Amino acid sequence: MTTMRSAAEMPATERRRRPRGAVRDGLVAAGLELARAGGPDAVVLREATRMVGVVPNAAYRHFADRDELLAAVCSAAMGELAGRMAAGVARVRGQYGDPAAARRRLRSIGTAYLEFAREEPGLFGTAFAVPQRHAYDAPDGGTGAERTPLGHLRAALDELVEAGLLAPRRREGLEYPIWSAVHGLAVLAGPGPLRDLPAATRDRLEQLTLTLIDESLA
Amino acid sequence: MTTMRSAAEMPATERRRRPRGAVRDGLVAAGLELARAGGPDAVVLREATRMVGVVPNAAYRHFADRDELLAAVCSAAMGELAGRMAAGVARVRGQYGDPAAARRRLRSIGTAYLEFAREEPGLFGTAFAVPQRHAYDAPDGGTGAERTPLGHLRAALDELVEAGLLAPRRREGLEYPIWSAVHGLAVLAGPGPLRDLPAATRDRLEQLTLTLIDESLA
DNA sequence: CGAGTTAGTGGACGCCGTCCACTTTGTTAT
DNA sequence: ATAACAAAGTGGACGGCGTCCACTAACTCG
Repeated sequence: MTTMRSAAEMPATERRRRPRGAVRDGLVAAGLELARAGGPDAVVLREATRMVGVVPNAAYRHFADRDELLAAVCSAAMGELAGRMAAGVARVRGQYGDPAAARRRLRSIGTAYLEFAREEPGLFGTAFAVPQRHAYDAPDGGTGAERTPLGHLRAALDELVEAGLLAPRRREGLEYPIWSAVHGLAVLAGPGPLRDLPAATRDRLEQLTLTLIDESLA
Repeated sequence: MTTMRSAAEMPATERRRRPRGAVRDGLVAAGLELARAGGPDAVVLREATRMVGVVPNAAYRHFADRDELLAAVCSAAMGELAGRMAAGVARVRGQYGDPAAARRRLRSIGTAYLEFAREEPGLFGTAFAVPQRHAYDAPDGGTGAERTPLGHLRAALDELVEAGLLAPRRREGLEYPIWSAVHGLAVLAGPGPLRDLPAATRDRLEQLTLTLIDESLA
């Protein structure tokens, strides 16, 4: 890395103001990289400002405090997770409503979730580390079919009902236990007490969990 | 609270050494209270030493660093969880091997787990926040029937096999998906995105999850 | 062009974890 | 008993963190 001059010692010309929102976006991007590498605790305000090339206090023009920055980073991390899920489900062939395809779509959602937790543990942990105060609005209260983990899961379950594989009676509230099972495994096998299970064992566990979910539909 | 004099300004007679292991135990106890009130991040070394009435550096006679203290606190928190589970299962009447009692015991384990997460969110979060480096040995590798969450769960499942309610074929590895489902719900509804669900809704969710687990035995 | 808003700077404060050198206390061998 | 030694605790410092306050430079708009 080239010697990073602090913003303070730049000549006045370079010390000028950045374009609209550039600093804010840069801080979130920097925070996201810090989160990727070290989880939510690694999102340290001063380091983010250093990466953007600005003095620590500049951050306070865009965020009330460190937690507000962290909340923005968490939201971005959650977005990455949702994107992975969308990509995973889009990769499944088969028309909407086709029973076999519907089941594969549900499974691919779980797979994407677990994969993300495995491959991006820092981001995964950050996505769920939203600070108490600044819970970003509309966690899931919106209209529907949103770009959120729960939204994707709901869509998949609705398709299963449509396909006749899941009785409407059973459908109600089923997203939560399913989400719980997948999320719990991701957490226990990630930073949790099951953290250093052999890779093969963990893979079998993931398959077992997904299969159990599949069986719970009947 | 009485005015807490710092250890430094105590007269020489009171500044004497504490009995064997008293400081260490005190630090863990203090850390446990901090964790109870604010989760793992609230376990701050200097504050713990203040509560014990000792200078910050004294902690380094007993722990290599803050993480080692935290690890001890995490272990204690996990012990409290295990204790709750033991108490819960002990409260269930019915002889070992009796089918109805066996099912009630499994459910009581899940109930105790969720109850602990709800009533002691700080300790629950701390129990699973063991720092990477100092993973306390033998997470579950011991002989069996240990005073650990997984140990209790395994015992309950074994009893279900004994009672003929769970086919041995299905028994293998089943503890992990079950643990995942309960743990996931505890996390999502605790500090997670489902954090401010109405209490009644969350209760129904807990029951739904436990019932689904019960049904998955067949 | 001049007033007002906005973005960024400079410097300080208190708290944190941690390091090093030092003193006091308790133990153990002579 | 006493001298030597290890263990426990103290004192003071350092750098990093989040945050506050006052100030200045830059853009905007009438």
